[in-house]
Amino acid sequence: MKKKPARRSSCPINAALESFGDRWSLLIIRDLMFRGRRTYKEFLESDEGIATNILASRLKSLKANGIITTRPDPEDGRRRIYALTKKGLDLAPILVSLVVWASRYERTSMPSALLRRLQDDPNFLANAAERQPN
Amino acid sequence: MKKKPARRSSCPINAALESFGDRWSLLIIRDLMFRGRRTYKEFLESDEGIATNILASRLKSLKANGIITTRPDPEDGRRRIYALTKKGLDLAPILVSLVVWASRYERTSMPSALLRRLQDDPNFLANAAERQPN
DNA sequence: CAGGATCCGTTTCGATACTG
DNA sequence: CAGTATCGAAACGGATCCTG
Repeated sequence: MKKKPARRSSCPINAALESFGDRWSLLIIRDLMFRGRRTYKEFLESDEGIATNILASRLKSLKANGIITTRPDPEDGRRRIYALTKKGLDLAPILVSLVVWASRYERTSMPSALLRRLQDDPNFLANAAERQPN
Repeated sequence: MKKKPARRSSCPINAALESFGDRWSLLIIRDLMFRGRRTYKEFLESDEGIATNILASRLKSLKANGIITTRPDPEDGRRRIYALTKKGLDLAPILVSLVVWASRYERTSMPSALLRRLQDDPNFLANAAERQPN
């Protein structure tokens, strides 16, 4: 009785859902990409209140999927620093699409000027996200 | 002991995740948007093999979130026809972003010529998706 | 103290049988 | 055909415990 592979579909959307198709992974990516958060503790402090075990499992999964990397903090050995890989940074257009859609249809607090920049200026994100290693 | 509403964050990504942030909703939207599927039965026939109860619950949720509509089939009273609303159709850029990302990093079967059209031709989708009511 | 593992009650998922 | 009921499996969420 194997795990039933069934999920193997060639649809690219499926491939993406396998990597971050749950409610927490995308929020972690957002924290890394837009909010400059980089450590376990900082992720825990996000408004949404992720549980410690869930956070650990998502970080592991994101790493296994090549979306983030991790390395020890040179200034504080017990701390680890998480960062987006190139593959992870390339998720930016998806995040932007999400934000643009949500801002059109849901009540959110994002100012429309910022939204326009996100849509119109392809370099805005690249500049906003400080350069990640790898 | 209330349910702890906690989830109320003003982050637009959260708003989007509330509407379709699970592994099935996006696939249903894909079926409606790109594959011309419109009935319960047709959704069930997708490769991924959604269970009937999950499909029903996701359709209900998508409707509650204003992403799809439903009406009886005029030609067959017991059948119902699902369609994307404007709000649902506006999710297209997100789907496209997902496809573009996945095709770059995951093995998928989507031909690159099609990908280029998806990226470069904003009207490609509008034409491909037959016009939905509402 | 930071990162993360373990335990455990609760919620959600998913496969199948069943109903209108 | 289009769902609902049932019930076991998996995931979640929170508290707590372990490790460096």
